[in-house]
Amino acid sequence: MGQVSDAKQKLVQSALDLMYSRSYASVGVQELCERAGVQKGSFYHFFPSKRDLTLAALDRQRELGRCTILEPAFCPDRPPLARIEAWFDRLYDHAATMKRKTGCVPGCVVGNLAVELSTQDEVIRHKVATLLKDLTRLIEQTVAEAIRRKDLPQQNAKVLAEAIVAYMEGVTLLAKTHNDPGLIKRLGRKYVTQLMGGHDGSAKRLRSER
Amino acid sequence: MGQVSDAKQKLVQSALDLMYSRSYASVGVQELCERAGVQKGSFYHFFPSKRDLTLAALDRQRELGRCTILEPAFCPDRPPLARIEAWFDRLYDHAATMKRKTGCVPGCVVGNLAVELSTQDEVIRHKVATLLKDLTRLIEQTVAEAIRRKDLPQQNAKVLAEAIVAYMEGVTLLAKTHNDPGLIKRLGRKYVTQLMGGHDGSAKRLRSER
DNA sequence: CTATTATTTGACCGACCGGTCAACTATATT
DNA sequence: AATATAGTTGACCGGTCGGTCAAATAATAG
Repeated sequence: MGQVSDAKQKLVQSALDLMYSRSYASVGVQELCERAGVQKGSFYHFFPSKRDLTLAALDRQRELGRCTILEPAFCPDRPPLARIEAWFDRLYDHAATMKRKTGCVPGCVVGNLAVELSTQDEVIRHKVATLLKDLTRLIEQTVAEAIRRKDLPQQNAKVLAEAIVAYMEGVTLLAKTHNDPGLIKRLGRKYVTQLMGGHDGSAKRLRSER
Repeated sequence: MGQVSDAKQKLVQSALDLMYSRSYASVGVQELCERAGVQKGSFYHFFPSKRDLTLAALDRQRELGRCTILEPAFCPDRPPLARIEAWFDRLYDHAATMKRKTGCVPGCVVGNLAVELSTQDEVIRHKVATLLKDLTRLIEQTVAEAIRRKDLPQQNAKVLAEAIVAYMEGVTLLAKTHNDPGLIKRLGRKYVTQLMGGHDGSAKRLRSER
């Protein structure tokens, strides 16, 4: 009973779009409402605060990231190291697309909010940390599989996974700073392999992937 | 002639402190003035805008970073690879100190502003990009020296230097996100060596450094 | 048709935003 | 002592901030 509405989803999507292309603080509740085609009162009917909308937007981003980046790249019929390289390839494609569409490389939604809010909002910091931990677990499993297959030397998969996530966030940050998607291409594939202590992946890919 | 004043430096230092521990947008001109013990009119006597104060704060940060982190770590009587490890050690010390003093790991001043403002303020983005390029050049020289000494395999020093800077920014971002300086210790030394394609540094350090 | 519930509306709140300005004070030069 | 200059003061500007609220409206259940 009562009316039904898609205002909630529209607000979440607006928040994701606007905060991704600018920042948390630079997007006001009013602008959020305008973009969603919703009145302010409706905003506060669905969300107790701007922070809570942001948390919902982070949930939405997890879905989106899984569908558009992670699942295609980490498809199990690719060998594990190729998955990680495919992941960086997707990140490059995404950055290049955003630059073409908006003129800017927006970086990583999660990393952006982490940097802007970690020292100011413990709830958002915790959520962001959790998302990054989930990602780290995925990388860890992939790396562990590569070690089992002896594609990588024996080592601590968990710490290596953290290092890979750190590297990915750092590369993304630099690409944003220089507004240059090409940086991801230049730094992605090659050095992530080196980071893992692997040999150059290209020769290996020739026999095991192609 | 006329009065003399240290208000300018006090404003720069306040900006550095406040924006570093929170964010650009969360610090208002009013708060900046209060912390510096200065009236608003004086602010705009010295700086045409908040953005210009931020640019001055970035210049100040370059000095500070050079004195407290870079020069001690990149001291030329250390072998080149040890310099890079010493750099990460200093970054860990700094993060741990900040956490003890403020309760938060604040990340990297330059990286923070890069993430928050790159898509919004082209002038600040350009300044930040320049600072990171200067840092990359320092790393490049160090890496090139290591390659000459055959401490590292032959490779493109410039791209490797970019990868190292990216990795450092990523590690710093993760440490901030998890509010855990230990992450820098865990990920710093070991994986930066691996990133460079070097052997484990500890044995080498035993003969060439100690 | 009525009651119930979900949603929408838009005016309103005090606080703060970045920035302006004209008057005033302190110092140094002549 | 007169003048020029550098710095200081604090009130003031229009606009936006996140958030509140009471009343109106729309849809469903009985």
